Amino acid sequence: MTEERRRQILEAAAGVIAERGICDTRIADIAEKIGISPALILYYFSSKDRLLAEALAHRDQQFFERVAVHLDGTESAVDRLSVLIDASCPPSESLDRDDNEWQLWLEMWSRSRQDPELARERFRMDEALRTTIAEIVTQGIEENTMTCKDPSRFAMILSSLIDGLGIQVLLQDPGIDGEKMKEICHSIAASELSLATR
Amino acid sequence: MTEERRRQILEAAAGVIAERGICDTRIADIAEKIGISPALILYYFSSKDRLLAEALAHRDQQFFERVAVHLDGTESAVDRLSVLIDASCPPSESLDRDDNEWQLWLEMWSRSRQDPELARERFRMDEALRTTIAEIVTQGIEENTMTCKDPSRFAMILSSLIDGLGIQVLLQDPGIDGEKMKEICHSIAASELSLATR
DNA sequence: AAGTTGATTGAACGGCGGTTCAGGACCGCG
DNA sequence: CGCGGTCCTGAACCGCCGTTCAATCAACTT
Repeated sequence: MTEERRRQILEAAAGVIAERGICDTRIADIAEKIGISPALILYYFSSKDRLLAEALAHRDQQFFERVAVHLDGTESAVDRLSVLIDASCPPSESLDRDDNEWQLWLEMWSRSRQDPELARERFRMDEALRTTIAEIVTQGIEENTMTCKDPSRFAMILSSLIDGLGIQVLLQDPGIDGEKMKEICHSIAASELSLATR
Repeated sequence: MTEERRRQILEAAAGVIAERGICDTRIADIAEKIGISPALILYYFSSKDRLLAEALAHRDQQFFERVAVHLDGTESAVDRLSVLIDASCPPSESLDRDDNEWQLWLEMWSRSRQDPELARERFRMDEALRTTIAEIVTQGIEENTMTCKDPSRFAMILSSLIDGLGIQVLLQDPGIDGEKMKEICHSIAASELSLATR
């Protein structure tokens, strides 16, 4: 099935990007990873650039769906926020795995200045996450479990904190790891939203 | 003078990286920017990779020296922290200027995974900034103008917040700009360190 | 069996760009 | 003036890699 092969190529491309970075990603690498000829990749994607852009977007999409699944099974605003934070922090085991989205995000950030299409995709995803956070906080205010003057401002703070800490974790800063990152995010959320500390 | 020419090349290289990104940076571009032959660049630097790594480190160094200068003229811990925050946030006018360090940091983050030398340099600079923050907080505790259980933890939070917000500002997220970024950083610092709001 | 269509490949093309090299220009010095 | 050293260049080399293309294969019609 042709759609399945496209997906397979996108996965392989995302993997190679995560391992080598966009600059050093060659079509031949992607092809080799799934045991096909480089020419076949150009049969499914019009150019290398398009493929890479689609691969990044694809991983973004997967991340967002994963978060959505976790959120669907959770009711209270406090728990939903907690789940969202945990899902956003890179677990220590995944750092060198090629399905770790964080590697791709670094690439996306540095590429999106030259590639308007990537810039749009990045903004779309970022905004989606912030909107989700803001909605959770709004829900929490209604439930009287959170206080916040400006949910969208809090969303900006939390998502940026996640980005910044995630960089340190991914780049293996000895001062922080996935667990400590979660703990920091929870504690900032607690103090900014006046949550009761468990 | 040969040292001056090296500096000139490093500046030009940093500029081109900021404009085009590392992937699209060609030796010919750097050469053209200062009106010399591409071969001359290889006369001063052993290879393209080395040059780019040195260029990134060079800009990092400049940033840190700039911060140090600002700090030198400031006495109280509260003011020093304020100065450090302001110096770290990208001013709106500088976003597209090729002397804006933020562009280079995005590149540095994505490259340092493949280049151990870059990784070391990145860590060195990051740690230096965090140490500076922690020292300021320790000073503030002694001056009785700040309270903080764990200065190095606060340093991690603030520097990560700066990184995360800086990304949004640089990539021109409509929800935030340099001024708002400063305001957020100041307010988080104030609440985490129990500063009196001015 | 012959024909049609889609998937796949090996091989070749072509350009780009880092690197090399042989030499030229300029300068100070004996 | 000639010599050596430093700075600099144009041109050529060379390998890499995205892309193209003609040909093959497999599967499914008719």
